[in-house]
Amino acid sequence: MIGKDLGEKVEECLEVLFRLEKNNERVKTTELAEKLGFPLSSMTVLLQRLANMGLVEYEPYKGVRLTDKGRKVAIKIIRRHRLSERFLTDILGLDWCEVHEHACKLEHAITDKIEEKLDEKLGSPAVCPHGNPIPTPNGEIIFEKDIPLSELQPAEEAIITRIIDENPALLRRLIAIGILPGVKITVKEKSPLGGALVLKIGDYEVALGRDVASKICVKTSTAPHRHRRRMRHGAKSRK
Amino acid sequence: MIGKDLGEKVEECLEVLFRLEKNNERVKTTELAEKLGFPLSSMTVLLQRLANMGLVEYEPYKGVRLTDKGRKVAIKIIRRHRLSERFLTDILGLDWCEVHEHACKLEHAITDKIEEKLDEKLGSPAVCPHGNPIPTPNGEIIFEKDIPLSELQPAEEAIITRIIDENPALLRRLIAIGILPGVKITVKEKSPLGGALVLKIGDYEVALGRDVASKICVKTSTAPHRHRRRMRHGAKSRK
DNA sequence: TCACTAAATTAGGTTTACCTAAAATATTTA
DNA sequence: TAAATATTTTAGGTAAACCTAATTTAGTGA
Repeated sequence: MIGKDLGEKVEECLEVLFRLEKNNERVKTTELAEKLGFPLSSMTVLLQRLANMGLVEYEPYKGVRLTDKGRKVAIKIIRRHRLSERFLTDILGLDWCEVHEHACKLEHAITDKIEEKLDEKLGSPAVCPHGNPIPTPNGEIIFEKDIPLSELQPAEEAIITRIIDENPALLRRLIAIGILPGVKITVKEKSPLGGALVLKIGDYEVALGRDVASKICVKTSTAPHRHRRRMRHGAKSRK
Repeated sequence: MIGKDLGEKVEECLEVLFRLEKNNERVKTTELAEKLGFPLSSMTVLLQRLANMGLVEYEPYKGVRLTDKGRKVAIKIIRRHRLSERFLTDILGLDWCEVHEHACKLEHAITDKIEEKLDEKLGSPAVCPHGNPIPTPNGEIIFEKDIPLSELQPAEEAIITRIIDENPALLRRLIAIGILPGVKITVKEKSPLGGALVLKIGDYEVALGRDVASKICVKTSTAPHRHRRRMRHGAKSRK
C-alpha cells in the first residue's frame, strides 16, 4: 500500500464537517448526514467511530466538532479536492461547473507523491476554480477577506471572490450571466427584505435572488489592500 | 453518484484475471489470490460472487475464467490504469518505474468524462510507459507481435517493446543499464539451459539472467512490417 | 411543569471484506 | 490403488457500511 487509508467515508465526513464548522460551534448529526447523503443512523455510528479514533469530539444529542487531529486530516483532503478541481479545469479542460463531483472521487486516489507533483505542475495555485483557498502543504489556509454579495449596498462596487455552491445547474446559470470569480460587479438596486438584487456586470444588468446572492462572495474595491487572515489547523477562530 | 461502482476489489480482480489468462485456460484461485495479495479464502468467496454476477465462469477446484461481460469490465479498468500511468509520467513527470502502484489507486477514480479528456490531452497514446497496449475506448487491444527476449538467439537484433513487471526496484535496475521500451539491443552470447544472456545496448555490454530476460519483450528487426493482431473483448485467442 | 413533537440514538438485519481454522477434494507417490 | 500431501473450499467470527424500525432524549407549547 502506498498511503494509509482512513476510508473514503471517514475522509468525506471530516471534509464536510470542516466546511460546516462556523465559530467553533458543534455541528448537528442531522446536518452532516444531509450534506453527506448518509442515513442518519449510519451517521451516528460513524461519528462514534471517529470519536474513538480521536478525530472528532462527539457528545450524543449535542453535536460534533473536529479535533485538531481531525482538522488536519480534513484540510489534507480539502487540499487534494481543490488541487483535483484545478487539474480538471486547467489541464484537462473540464467545465468548472461540473468538476466538483469528479474531484470527490479523485481526491481519495491522490497519493502524497501525486499531490506534490500536481501542485508543482499547476504552479501552486492559491484557489480552486470556485475561488476557495487551497490549503498549503503544511495545512495553512489563507482566507481572502470577503463578504456575501447579499450584504452589499446599492452603488457599491466589488469583485467576485468565490461561489459557495457546487450545484452544476446553478453554476451554469451563473456563468451564463457572467458571474464567476474575478469579475467586477456593481449593485444597481436592492429590494428590501430578502428581495432581489440588480447588478451591473460589464455592460449588462442582471437580477439575482437574495438566496443566490448569499452564496456569492465578493471583496469590495473600497479596501484595496487585501486583508488576509492566516489560519493554521488547530488555531481557534476568534469570534 | 457519477458512475456505477463495482467495488475496487471486484475491479482489481477482473483486471489481474485478464492479465493472467493465457490461451483461454482457467486461472487457479491460488495464483489469482497471490497476485492480488488477497487471502485465499476471501478469494474463493469473491470468485463465487463474481460468478453470480456473471463476470466469471467459476468451477470449484478447477479454476476461473472471464466471461465476455467480465472481460469488458477488465479492459475498461486496464485502459484507465494505463492512461493513468501515461498521465503520471507524461504530464506530472513521475518516474515510470514507480507509476504502477499510484495508477492502481487512480484507476478506480477515473470517471468516463475524465477518461475521455485524459485520452485527448495525452494524444490517444497506444502504449503505457511499460510498453503495454492501451485498449481503445471500444475495448480493442492492439497487440504488437513480440517475443520474450529470452527466446532470442546469439547475433539477433531486436527492439524492446515492453517490460512485463511492475516492481520498481527491478525497473530501476533495468533503466540503469539502458533497458526500456524502444531501445535496440543485440544478443552477444547466450549461455545454455536457463543461463544468462549477454546483450549489447548502445556501446555497452550487459549480462542479464534468463528469468529477467523472460520479462522483457522484443520485436525482432528481421520482420520490418509490424504484424498486428487485433483483439476485441470476447474474441477467442487462436492457439 | 407535563405532555407532545422533533431530533438523535440504539437495536437488529444485510452485504462486503477480511481473518483463522477445519473440512473436503485433487494430486502425487509409494 | 491406497495413503500421504497439497490445494481449495467451507465454517465461523469481526468490522464497516448500509438498511428499517424501535426507543430515548431534547426542546416546545399548553
